[in-house]
Amino acid sequence: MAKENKSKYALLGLLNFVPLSGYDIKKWTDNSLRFFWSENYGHIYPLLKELEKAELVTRQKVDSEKGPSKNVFTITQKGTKEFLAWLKQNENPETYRIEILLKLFFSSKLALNEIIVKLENHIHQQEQLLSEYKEVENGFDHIKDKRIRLSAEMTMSYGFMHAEMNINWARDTIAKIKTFR
Amino acid sequence: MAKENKSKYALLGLLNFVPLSGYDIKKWTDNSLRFFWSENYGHIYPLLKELEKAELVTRQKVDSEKGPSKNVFTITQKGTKEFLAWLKQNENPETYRIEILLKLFFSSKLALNEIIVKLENHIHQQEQLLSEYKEVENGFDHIKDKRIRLSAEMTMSYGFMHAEMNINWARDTIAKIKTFR
DNA sequence: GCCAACATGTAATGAGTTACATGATTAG
DNA sequence: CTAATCATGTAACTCATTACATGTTGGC
Repeated sequence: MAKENKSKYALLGLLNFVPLSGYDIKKWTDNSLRFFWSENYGHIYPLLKELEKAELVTRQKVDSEKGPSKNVFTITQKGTKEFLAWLKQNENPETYRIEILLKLFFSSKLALNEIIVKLENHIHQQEQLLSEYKEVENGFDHIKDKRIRLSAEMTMSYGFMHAEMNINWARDTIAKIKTFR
Repeated sequence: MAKENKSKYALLGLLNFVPLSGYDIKKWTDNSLRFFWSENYGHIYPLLKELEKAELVTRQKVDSEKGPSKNVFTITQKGTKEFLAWLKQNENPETYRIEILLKLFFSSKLALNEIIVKLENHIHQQEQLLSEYKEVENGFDHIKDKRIRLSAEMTMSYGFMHAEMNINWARDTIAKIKTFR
């Protein structure tokens, strides 16, 4: 068997908040979930079709306030049940695949200053993320429901800590390289 | 086009240190690279075949000191060239898919103490990793070459900082939940 | 003799990305 | 009228995991 489809639960989880179209789902993952999750159309639309077939969601054609009409998907009882079962399950440990670390592991073939450039680049990317995250954070102010806000804050703080950790690590590493002889 | 095969560079990078069999490569990723990279046989063997066909590596049948004979792969000039080109390239930002965060984002459907259990579990997993990492670290003591040791240390420190950050985040989050009303 | 570790591989399946193709609607 | 955004989808492709299948060698 191949690995389990987690995208499925990402979609069901979002639909469990509110009915959405494929386009809306992409918006959510690009905004609120960007700290820790991503999806693309090429995965979303076929998956919605599957979920519909499995009777985990239903489709309604709805006129949009803005732009063309859309296919809005609503989670079914069966879908909710499957989503909640996943939610309660234990997580398996993640396997990591971090390209910059793979390169650094092999970096004895690079000049020290080439490595430093890579690390500076990494710092820049993470700072960029940090400022993007701050914008998403502002959006969270509008969340009225305290429990939902708590959920958003928990994941958001991970995003910040992760980016900060990356920056600290890169700075420490640059310092270590500069004292290398 | 689909995403680029980074496993290819992981294998070439290892073979650029020393000729290895598929089995050996798995050993390496399970040990020294486990901080940030993983591979499995179902990927390694077909990939080695491809690399051979593309003339990036060559195969030699070699008698093993222990156990049956093995297919040892050696990187070619062409392979080294391609590996170094990748090494010098800029990295694209990673996209993250962190299951526990996906669950926490949807966790308003869970009881607070269920979330705490999840976080405690996460802490436990990360502490487990930390102690496994320490064993790998001991193995690094044998590395004579100072530059190679530096490379190993840089990636190792990421592993430690990453696990520690996760633990800190989970602890902070538990504290936050406990004061929630 | 048997188990653990060594060693290699395929098959089945599904995950996930990118590029392409198409068209509707609205604001300027 | 035209550009931006809204909206949906397919095709082609590669990545990646798990399960399965097979056989060797050495130590106890």
